[in-house]
Amino acid sequence: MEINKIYEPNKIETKWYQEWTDKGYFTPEIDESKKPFTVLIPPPNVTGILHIGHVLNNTIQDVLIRYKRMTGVPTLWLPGTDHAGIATQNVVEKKLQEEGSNRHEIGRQALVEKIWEFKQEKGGRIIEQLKKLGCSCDWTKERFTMDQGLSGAVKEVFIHLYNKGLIYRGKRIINWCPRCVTALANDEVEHSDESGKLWHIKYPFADGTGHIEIATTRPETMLGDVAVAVNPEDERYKDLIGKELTLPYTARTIPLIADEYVDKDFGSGCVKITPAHDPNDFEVGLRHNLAQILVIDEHGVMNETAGEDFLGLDRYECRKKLIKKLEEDGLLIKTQDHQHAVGHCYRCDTVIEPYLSDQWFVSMKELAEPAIEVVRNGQVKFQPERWTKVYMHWMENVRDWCISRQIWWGHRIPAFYCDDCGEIMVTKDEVTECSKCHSKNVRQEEDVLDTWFSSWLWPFSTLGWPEKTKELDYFLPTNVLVTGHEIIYLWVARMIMATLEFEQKIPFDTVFLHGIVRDEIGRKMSKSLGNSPDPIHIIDEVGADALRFSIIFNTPKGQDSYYSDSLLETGRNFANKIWNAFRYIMMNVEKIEGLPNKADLNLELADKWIYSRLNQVITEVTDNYENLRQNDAAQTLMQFIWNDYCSWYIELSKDRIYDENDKQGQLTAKFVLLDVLQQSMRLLHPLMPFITEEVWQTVKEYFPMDEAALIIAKFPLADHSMIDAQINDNMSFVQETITAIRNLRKQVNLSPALEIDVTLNLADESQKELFTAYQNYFAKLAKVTNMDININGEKVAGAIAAVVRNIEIYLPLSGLVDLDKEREKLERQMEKLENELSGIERKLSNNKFMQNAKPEVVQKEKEKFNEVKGKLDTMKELYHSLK
RNA sequence: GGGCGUAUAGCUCAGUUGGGAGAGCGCUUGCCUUACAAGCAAGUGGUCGGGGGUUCAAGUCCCUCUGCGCCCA
Repeated sequence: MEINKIYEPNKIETKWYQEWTDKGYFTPEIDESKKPFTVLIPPPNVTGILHIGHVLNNTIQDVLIRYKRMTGVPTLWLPGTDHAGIATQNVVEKKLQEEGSNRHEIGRQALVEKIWEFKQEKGGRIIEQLKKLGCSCDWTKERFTMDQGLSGAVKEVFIHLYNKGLIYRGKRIINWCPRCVTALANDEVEHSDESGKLWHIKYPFADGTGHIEIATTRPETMLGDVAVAVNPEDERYKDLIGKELTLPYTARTIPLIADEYVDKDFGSGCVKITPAHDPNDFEVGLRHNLAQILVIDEHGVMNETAGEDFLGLDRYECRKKLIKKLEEDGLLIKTQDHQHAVGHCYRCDTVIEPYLSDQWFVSMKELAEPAIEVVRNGQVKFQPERWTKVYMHWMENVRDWCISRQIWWGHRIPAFYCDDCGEIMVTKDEVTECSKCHSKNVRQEEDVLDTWFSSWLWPFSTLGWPEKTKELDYFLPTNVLVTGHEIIYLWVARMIMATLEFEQKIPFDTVFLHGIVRDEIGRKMSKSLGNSPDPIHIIDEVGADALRFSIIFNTPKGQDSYYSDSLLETGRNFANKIWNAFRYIMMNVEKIEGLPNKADLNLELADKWIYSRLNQVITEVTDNYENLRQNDAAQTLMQFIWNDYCSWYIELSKDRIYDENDKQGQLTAKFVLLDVLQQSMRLLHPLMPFITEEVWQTVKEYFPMDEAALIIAKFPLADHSMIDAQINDNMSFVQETITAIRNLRKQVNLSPALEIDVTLNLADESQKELFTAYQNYFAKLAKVTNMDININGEKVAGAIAAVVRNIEIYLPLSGLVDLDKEREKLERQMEKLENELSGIERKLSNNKFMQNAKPEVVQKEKEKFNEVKGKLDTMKELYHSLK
């Protein structure tokens, strides 16, 4: 067998992904006798490209899916993409702009066609990238939020909720992005604290009797002021309420009104009221029946109402100009620095503008109630658990959801207006005639729906709803939703509401929220910072397995992950280690004819130990995979394969593998090497699917197994009868002793190749049996030619010594020993032991400890006392013998 | 302003009913030992953020202070 000396991930990865796809391993069979396991992919933007955050999100899902598939349940990972309304339209509009055109010039239909073209062209890219990462999604079921089925579901849902009175249209203050020229939902706005200014401005009374002082962070909105409000309890202004003020730079006068909303202690205690440009002012305006005057248009530019002086100015230009004018006119009293939260568009980071407009809303309270209940009663669980509170808090204070967007790419709202009688018709089909007045003068709503309005249906729309499909029946509720905590509100909560409303089922039983991937100094990955690596480039360099392993290994459950290129070395080096162990085994195993039956094996200490450890690891890793502690699984497996299997077991197997005189020993070593390797590959497969498949398939040629491929092979079940504490203890005794001898060698800088003799002073007969039987382990791993084994023997003069448990180890080196150094070392070790011992003594002489502590704890302390005391006594003797 | 979270080795983090402080990386030293220098071997490194309390016993439970992060208004 020719195994490549260098591990080349790319060839292997392409080959196996093709094989898995060809064999249809990603597609589950519906088997009514088995409960399936299903994961819904958080649909990425159809025209997006893979970033490192996707890598984390999808690797976690794939690990989970591959693990479950190997446990034998029908496993479905349902993939798809969303149409990302604003983001996608932005990209195409930008291209139009470069061509010197714009959407209004070419019109709605042409723009939508262009976006579809763009989607056809770039749409498959992220899916191809997920495949490179190794994602085992059932691609035969791939969906898109704007495909026919899902579009139908969206209409169906809209009509249902409208008829139920849960969708309504109204004039409200909403968050408006002047750059995207559309409304945004509350949770699409990101707040950040910024240092701004608080300008104090004079508003003169119309009757010339002086002025009052208002304070504002946004002077440009003063042109739309309709009142100034004070707190009714405020003694300073009580008598002035009802008086008229002259609003500077307008022809209008505005009243001084009283409203509870005003905070007496903020600024001057007077608040300018601009109902069309501030959500709080909007509420005040409603209470006082005030006009709503828009002075800023949808692009953030001052409109005609703002007055000739300001018409056409950008909102910030206008602010500058106003401040200058106020200053010149003596109306600016003072300017203060002021920290305040400013909302930004989550797509483009433009400062959002509160904006008065007609929008469609979903009334959320009624939908939220059952969704709160299923989390409260544990039907839906969040992991880590702390997110439950975040969810509850939001749901209990849920506000209506603004679902209309003033863009063209998306699901157009199925509402029709009659321009003659004003009737609104909400219906699936095209309307050409008013149902009330029979006018032909009808038109469809221009707005489209928020992309999340299609995503919130994902758990059932992807399975064929509203049709009653067998998939819907079988796979819903799904099981684990893996996503980032930044979309708990945007997506997770809404899916729970929608699925309960339309299918009377929970969408999934577990929500696993992972952190975000940051760069090495803790910044979020972003295009503008240029700190976002290209995962595909990484995969080309080191392989998908290395990337997957590295990122999982470094991401504790639910925590943020810190990415750096050096982090990749973990996975890359581990893959290389596996490859080389594999290569070594294959090189030797092929020379050995035959494979024994398990019953005929001649197992010795190392064999029993590696099986004992393997079964401990199976238990641990199973638990880790089940509880979404994938980083712990990665760590446990790396430790086992690298340290236990490679550094100890393989090393110890070498002598036996080469020993032609002991056929049975040779065959036993061959069997165990292959068996532990193939089981390890099963355990590691979810994390590193490609290299494990490659290794496993090759092992299979020498170690027959039933399954056709590792991806569908059985995940190992722990055999607890093979976990043997005595074997583990004997082995680690031998290991500790070997390490101590290596340490002695190192102390005097013996060359690694130099053969040595050692003397062991043991405490009892059973130890002698153990060390005598496994002298060859010392020969192999510590280059010990002769081992002089005594029980309670004499101290050896002119040697350096070490103590392991209750035995003494001597490396004779007459003349070469630096006695001072040796004494110093012993002093250090003795001091440590003395500290430890006095701690134990304190406990044992404490009556309260003896009375209150559990008997087994007391017993353990006593044993520890004897052990440490014995070791310390031995050291003291050694120390004195050096004098 | 309200809420949530977090503080353990130089860095990133484990530490699951309270009972002998761990991993990976880094660092030091020696090795091209026939699978692997992307490696092997031996080491170094911590008043578990400060203070107080409960307990025979606290990294772990409670209170408080400080720092940092996130969400919401």
